[in-house]
Amino acid sequence: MGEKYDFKSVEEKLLKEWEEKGIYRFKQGRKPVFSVDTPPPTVSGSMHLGHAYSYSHQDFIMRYKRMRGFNVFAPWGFDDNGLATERFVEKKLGIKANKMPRGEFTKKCLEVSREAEGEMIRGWKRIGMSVDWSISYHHTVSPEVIKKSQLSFIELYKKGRIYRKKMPIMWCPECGTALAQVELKDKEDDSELVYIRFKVDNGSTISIATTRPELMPACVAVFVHPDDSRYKDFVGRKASLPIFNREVPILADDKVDPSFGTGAVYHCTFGDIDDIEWVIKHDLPIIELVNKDGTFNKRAGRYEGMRSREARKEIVKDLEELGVVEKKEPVHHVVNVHERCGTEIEFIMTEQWYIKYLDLKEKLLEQGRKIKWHPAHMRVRYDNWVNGLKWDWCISRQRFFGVPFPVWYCKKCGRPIIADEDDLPVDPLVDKPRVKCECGSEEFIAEKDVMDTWATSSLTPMIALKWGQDDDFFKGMFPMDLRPQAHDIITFWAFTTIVKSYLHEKSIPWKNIMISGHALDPRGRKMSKSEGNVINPLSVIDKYGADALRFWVASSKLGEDLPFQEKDLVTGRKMINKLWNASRFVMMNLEDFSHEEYKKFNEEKLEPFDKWFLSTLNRAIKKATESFESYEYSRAKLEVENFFWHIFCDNYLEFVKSRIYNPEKRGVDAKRSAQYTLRRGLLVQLKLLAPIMPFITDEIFHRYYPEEGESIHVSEWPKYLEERYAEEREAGDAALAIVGAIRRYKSSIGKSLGYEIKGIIIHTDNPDMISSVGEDIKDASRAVEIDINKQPPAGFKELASGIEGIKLFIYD
RNA sequence: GGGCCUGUGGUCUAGUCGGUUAUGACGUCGCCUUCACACGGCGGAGGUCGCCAGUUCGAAUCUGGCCGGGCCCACCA
Repeated sequence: MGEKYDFKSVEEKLLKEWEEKGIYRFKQGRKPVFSVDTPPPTVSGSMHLGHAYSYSHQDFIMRYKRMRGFNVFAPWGFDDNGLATERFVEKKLGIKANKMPRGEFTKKCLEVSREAEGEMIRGWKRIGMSVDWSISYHHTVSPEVIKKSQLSFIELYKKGRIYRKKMPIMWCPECGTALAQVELKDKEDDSELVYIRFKVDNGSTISIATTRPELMPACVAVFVHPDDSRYKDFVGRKASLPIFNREVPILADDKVDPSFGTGAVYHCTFGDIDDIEWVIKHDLPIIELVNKDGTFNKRAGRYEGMRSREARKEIVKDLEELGVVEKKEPVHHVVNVHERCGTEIEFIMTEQWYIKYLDLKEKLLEQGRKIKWHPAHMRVRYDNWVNGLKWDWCISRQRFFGVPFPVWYCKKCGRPIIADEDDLPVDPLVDKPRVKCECGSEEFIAEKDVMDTWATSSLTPMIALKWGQDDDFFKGMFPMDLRPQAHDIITFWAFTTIVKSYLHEKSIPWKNIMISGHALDPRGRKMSKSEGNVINPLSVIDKYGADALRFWVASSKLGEDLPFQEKDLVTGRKMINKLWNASRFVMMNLEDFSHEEYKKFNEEKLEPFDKWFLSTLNRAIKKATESFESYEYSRAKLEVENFFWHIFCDNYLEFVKSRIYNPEKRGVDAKRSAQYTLRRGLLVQLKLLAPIMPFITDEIFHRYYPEEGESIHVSEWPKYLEERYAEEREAGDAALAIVGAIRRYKSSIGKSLGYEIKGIIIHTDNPDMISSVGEDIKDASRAVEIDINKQPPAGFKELASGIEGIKLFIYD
């Protein structure tokens, strides 16, 4: 019987209440502050389970820190910048960015993303993010953020860290934009390895193997390995290209793998990343072949206007007709594609803006070491990435929606004109420079590229702390305390943020970084829309409650992935139920024990068994605290869960029932001792669980502990006390073991736990210790009599006590 | 190919700076309708702690090798 816990109405009620009371409000000027660089989610419709997963991890820590007395600063933002949003908007409205004026498209993007953001925020609120929504910076494409991003550009430009250069760059012909190293994805593909014979000027021939015969118009050399005896006499000679009848040098380079194909490779600008290296190393000419739309230019001769795939088919046909194709082998290989659209990338020559950082690898590694990584091994990924950097950071994108460069070019001399810092934000397509060019010209061409998403996202700690806007605020808070994020974007977001902080402030952006894993589907696979295995967190919450979802989320070790299993949500729901019922039980029995009596209670008067309980609880406090301090929320959760269920409910509550129900047996003091312990013990457990399950714990707190404050979430975290009650600990452990043995006995003879035992006799070397909990053992095992070190009369059976030095006899 | 992580009863998982019968949950089986909770309690069955070798008095835990899974990075033209 009794009132049921209705998670739906309680959770909704509390969400309102927290907001109205401003429980999570950041209080300007109050110290100490714990600042969090909250990830701005990409605007893409709705919160997914992966979001619920990693943001809950962040919230566990924020709630813990708040209870530790910190003023938590965690402004929220949205990343509505870049291609992801463009695609989302194009799909949603059925429009194409390149088929309409930029201004109009931008307007649509802003409309759609604002709307989507509202919908998304509801998701984060519903899982119980303890965020002060009034201090969010909202979106990366907003005047304030554009201003800071442009300011960053100008400052780095002035520092000589930014340059514009024409270089071969990875290019997506589909999206029509330059790409950075991080935007690539591997795609497995079936293709053909074509062996083509070239004439050599020594009268012989040389064969090369290639998967990209269509790039022959851009061929500038043939390479062999310097030690390859087959080609000793070829190096330094010239090979003649079929069809194009052009001669190219045969050169040696030890990057050639003699065992692949024929051991000879033809080199084109630009087949892949390594080709660019060879161009520079061997001082070869650059032949531009591919246009920005992916078609071939006039260098391709009769293949002009075709794209790679088509040209490949045609050229192979033509080569076969000429009889220079020796053979074709099917190959299965991996190609680089653009991660957003899956299109194979090309390399083309374009002018782009770059941030120079290749010279800073050592410094960046050093910065990485100054940050505490949780878990520590995640730093290795950062190190590997920094060590593997090959290019400076290309920050320009030929897209439509994003942060514009604050740049114009002089129409006459081509010199770039950088906007004045006081005029920011600027849109060069709309605004004009206020000064003439040095050459005297007053005509300008606007830079119409926009910045790479990460050029802005990398500024989140600086944006959140009002960099370039409120110096005192910024200086007092930078670096931030924590960056929470998932492991997949260590090389994107964590890396670029560290870069920007270093370049601007010569500082780390945050002291700690906490890396979450991913939520996986029930079979341990990645969740993705295309697989159809996506789980909607809001429907999970609907069914089980936010607390249950968070309870599941808290069961993964930091940094590790977790398969979603519905049964785990059932476990969470059971936990909620158990908490509710145990709390009701506790409170039912505290009706004659007022808050005043509780306050006055002298702990010296505690029963030994209650001392045992509080001491065991004290250890749980210690473990939970240490776990949260090291961001290991799952250890904390496990510890408290096990303690609550098995120590508190299964044992402690059962042990004290008799004292409470039948005070005439052991006296009112023993009852008061139990009541004090129940009241205190439950409150401590609720607090330890509050960061994980904020709703149920606060609801119980409101109902039963109104004297303790406005909300459990702004109450004080339980203190760990010095170890004491060593003797009681031993006694309590023994009591549990003995009662366990008797329960086992009752179970083995098919009796209920309420079955009466006539007598218990315990043999021990330490009778004082056992007798201190003798009455508790008697109560919990429903025994009529208990004796210590008495010779067991006939009819007594010996049970295994499970404890060394203790013999147990019973009679029933 | 390089790096990191990981491999524990049917499933998920704790434990991994070595030490008595390897943790808990779900499932399963038996018992218990005990006055907080049957979304409960007690108990049982179920594990060669991926495989092999080594170090050690003793290894799930340390070392080496192998096999499997995941992620990140690089990549054969």
